[in-house]
Amino acid sequence: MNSPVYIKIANGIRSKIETEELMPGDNLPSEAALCKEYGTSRMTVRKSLGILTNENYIYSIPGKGYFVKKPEYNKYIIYYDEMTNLINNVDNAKLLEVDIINPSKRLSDTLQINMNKKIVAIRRVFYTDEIPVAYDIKYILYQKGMPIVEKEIEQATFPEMVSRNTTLYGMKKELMISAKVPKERTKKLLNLLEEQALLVVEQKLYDNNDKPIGVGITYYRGDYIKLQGMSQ
Amino acid sequence: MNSPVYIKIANGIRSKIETEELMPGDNLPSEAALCKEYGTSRMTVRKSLGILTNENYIYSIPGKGYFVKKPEYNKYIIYYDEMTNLINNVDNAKLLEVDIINPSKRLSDTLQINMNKKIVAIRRVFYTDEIPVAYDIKYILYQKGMPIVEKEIEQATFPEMVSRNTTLYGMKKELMISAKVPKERTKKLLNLLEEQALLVVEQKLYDNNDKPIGVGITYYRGDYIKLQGMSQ
DNA sequence: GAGTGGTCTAGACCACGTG
DNA sequence: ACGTGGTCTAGACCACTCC
Repeated sequence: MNSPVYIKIANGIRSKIETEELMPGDNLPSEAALCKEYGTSRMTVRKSLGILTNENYIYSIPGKGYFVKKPEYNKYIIYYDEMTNLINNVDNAKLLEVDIINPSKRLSDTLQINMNKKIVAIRRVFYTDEIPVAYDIKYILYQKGMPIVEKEIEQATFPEMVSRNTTLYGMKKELMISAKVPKERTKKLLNLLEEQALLVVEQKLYDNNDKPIGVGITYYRGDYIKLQGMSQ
Repeated sequence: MNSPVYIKIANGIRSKIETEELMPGDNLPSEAALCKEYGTSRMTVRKSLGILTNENYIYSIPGKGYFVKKPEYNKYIIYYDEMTNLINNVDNAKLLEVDIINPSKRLSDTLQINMNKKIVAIRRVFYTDEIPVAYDIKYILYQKGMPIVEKEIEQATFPEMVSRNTTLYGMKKELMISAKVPKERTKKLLNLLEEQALLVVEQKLYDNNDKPIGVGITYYRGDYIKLQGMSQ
């Protein structure tokens, strides 16, 4: 092991937490004590503690010390975009229509706008091996400079659609995942003959001032799409 | 603004990236240059750059410099446990049975074990306002000291079930989310009369050596449960 | 060899929490 | 008053990249 000192210190403390030698709520030795214990300087010890803080193992209270956190065992990361999925990637998209509409009451509430503002509605169908696997609708606040060029919209993900007007850095987003039985209209669009369940993914985008930019709903054939999440 | 210097530097660089004054792939000024620009020491500048690195705005290549990253606009955080959900929390759970079984071929493959190893199978039904809303199965590698006490299992989440034998810190987990039409057996268990879609959540747990500990599947009534993710 | 980031030291002053 | 963590300085040596 010729890893840096701060890695060794972090590993040492981490394994004490994992083996429950240190329990949640326990007070860690102070920075000064750790400096003595490991025979190193304060900045090095602080680097180690910073790592464990980022990894959610510990937290600090100024004036009091460092404490062991309870593990966060419910947290998952999920990488989602409309086209990329676990079982079958979408390999083609067809634009049904692009409309400029007046929002319904429900939509104007969701987007926190007046009902006389204009909304761009984009409807698409996604295909895998020429089989229609998803029906997709986006409602985006109309802004000048919006790309309403078909070619640009057809194959774009939701964040990409708004990237002309909003930076994608630090953009706030929400996902809602549910399951539904398709309505007749959706059944026809997706050529569904038998009974089928839909995986429904709703997306909501906000700009850096927390103002809603748009909402989208994608209805996936349940037998074609899985979403995947993982820890870390 | 009396925030620390390193916060000011981080904000300065961050907003240059957000306004596209600095574009993905661009080289940032060197640490030494930033020290001069902000009239501060190297450790302070490095603290700022460390923050932006953690926030995924930039990355560094030793010997070359810091560079602006492309934004990660597909990443979401989802907090999931079987009982806590967006629309209706599960307020009760009923244990159907706890079995010690021999795994099927498929299950032994998933858990990477011999078929003669023993598996604990736990079947539960979850309720909201006394309505059955989910059917839940867990398959856990049998280990000595496993809690097979009903009271302990009935209301526990999956990670909690295995916490006797494995630390919850840094435990690796996977989620798979899909939608299915219920089989007759599930329909009966959940008292489903009409056509209904199920939201299916599969969980897989690994110990700190990446060895599978167990798998679980939860079948939720689609009209009762939504999962929520956010960009954090 | 000059410039870059990565690691590390030995100090300093401050705000905060506990006696 | 003392111990705690939070911020900051002015150096140092190293490994790496590029010329």
